[in-house]
Amino acid sequence: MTEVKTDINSKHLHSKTLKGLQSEVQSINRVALSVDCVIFGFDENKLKVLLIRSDLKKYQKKFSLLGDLVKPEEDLEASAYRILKQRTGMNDLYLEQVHTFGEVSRHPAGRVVSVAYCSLINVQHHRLKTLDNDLHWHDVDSIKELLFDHKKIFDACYKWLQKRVQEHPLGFSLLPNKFSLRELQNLYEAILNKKLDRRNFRKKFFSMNFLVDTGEHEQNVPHRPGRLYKFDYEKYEKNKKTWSGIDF
Amino acid sequence: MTEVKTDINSKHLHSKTLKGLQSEVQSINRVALSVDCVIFGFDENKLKVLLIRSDLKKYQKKFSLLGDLVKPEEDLEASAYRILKQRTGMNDLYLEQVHTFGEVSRHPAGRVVSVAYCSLINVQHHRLKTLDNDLHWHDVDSIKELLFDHKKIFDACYKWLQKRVQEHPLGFSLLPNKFSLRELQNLYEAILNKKLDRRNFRKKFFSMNFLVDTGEHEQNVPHRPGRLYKFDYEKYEKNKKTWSGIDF
DNA sequence: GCAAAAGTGTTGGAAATACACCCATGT
DNA sequence: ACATGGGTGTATTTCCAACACTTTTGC
Repeated sequence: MTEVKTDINSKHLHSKTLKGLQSEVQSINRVALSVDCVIFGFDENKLKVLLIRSDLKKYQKKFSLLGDLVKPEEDLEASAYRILKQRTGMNDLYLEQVHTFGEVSRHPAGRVVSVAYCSLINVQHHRLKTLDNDLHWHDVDSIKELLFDHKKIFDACYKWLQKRVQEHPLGFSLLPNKFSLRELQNLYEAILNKKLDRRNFRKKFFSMNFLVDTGEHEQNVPHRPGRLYKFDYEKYEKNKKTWSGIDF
Repeated sequence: MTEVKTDINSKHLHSKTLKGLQSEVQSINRVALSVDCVIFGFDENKLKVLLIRSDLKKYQKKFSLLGDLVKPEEDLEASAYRILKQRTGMNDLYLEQVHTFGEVSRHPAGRVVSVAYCSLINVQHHRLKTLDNDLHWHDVDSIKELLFDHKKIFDACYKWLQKRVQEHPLGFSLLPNKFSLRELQNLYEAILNKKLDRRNFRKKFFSMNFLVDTGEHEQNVPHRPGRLYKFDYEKYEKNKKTWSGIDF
């Protein structure tokens, strides 16, 4: 049995007068808050991540994630969408919050707490002016070192993606609207970084019943063209199972 | 193909001079950052959450999560541990970050972005002076309304717990060191809010091979006493499977 | 001896895995 | 014709779900 020692002098955030709270909120008790986006793409059968070369002289050799400070009057998520829009010109990206990184010393310019968002982008719909603004796609397995703690943030998002893609159909956001099953399998193999059995993979996805056969086929492939499918989100929502099981 | 429009005037967080960045980080571009903890306990076969009655006059009828502002020189996670320590007197709690809530209007005192942490506590090891400081355990299914957006935060953490407890052995943090399988099952039933088959439940946990029979039995129960087990984290680490499967 | 929960096995169905052959197309 | 990947089926195994009776203890 542990003795409970409540620090009498410490007042609780929600246990003060509103006025007192306001002054605290407006006081020095504040930090800079940023959003960093890990933007994944899929191209040439490789999983890619979008990085920018830092302009900071001191760090000029390093690449960094796309981020910016959250504006005082801006919802957190809006901030993430703004960054995506600025960098990709697209509004309708898949975006999800992953984790917040708040070590005191993570940023050399002072206390900056960063909320990491993961985004998935269809590189076909989006041709970056990569040369214009020092944006580049990098193979995920080539990422060795990034600015500040961005490698840690990237790692967290990559792990998150690997897990999430197995329990929720995110992957389609990385593919063209119409895709062959081979492309879909290549995508999963690239994300999970392992080979999958083709027949079992097909069985699995067909049994989930949200792939719609467009009737079209691949073009200009040096082999038998595969059928092209679309992902039907409505069908997914209807059929999705409420998973439950203990699985350590 | 979407046209990429990069806002030329918007500079990237990591694409400025260090000096410029520093002034921005120290400027008005800052927000108050808080941590709110959702502390779960398990008692009398019910899943409980620890809440405090708000002292704010205006909100006096409402309960709230335990939270506080993050101090400028304090790591984010340290902040969460500090709150737990203050409220429970305990250091060795299970604690994990869940989500960050950053809507502009979520807090009436101004812009406060809150990072939600979920914590699991063994109520046997910790007898709160509940009357002293307006702390109370509440049945999770009795939570209707909380201060500000705390209900939303609570819901997110509860869902997180339901999911997480099925893929990682967190549950043991809520139980005494020695527990019967009945207690363990009651815990899972309380968290998942559904009945489980006793024989399959036992089979499942025994097959995972991290329960150690202490040789002891329950005391003072009005029926045949059950065996008491301990959770062996080492064994878990050794035997845990690297789960992989596509499961939508 | 009765109430209450502990403890234990088997079976059928579903899902995952492993595996090999023919087909359609471009060159 | 051949190289390349598309497309398909089956047998095996593993995992999950459903289900009922005997045992031990306190009262």
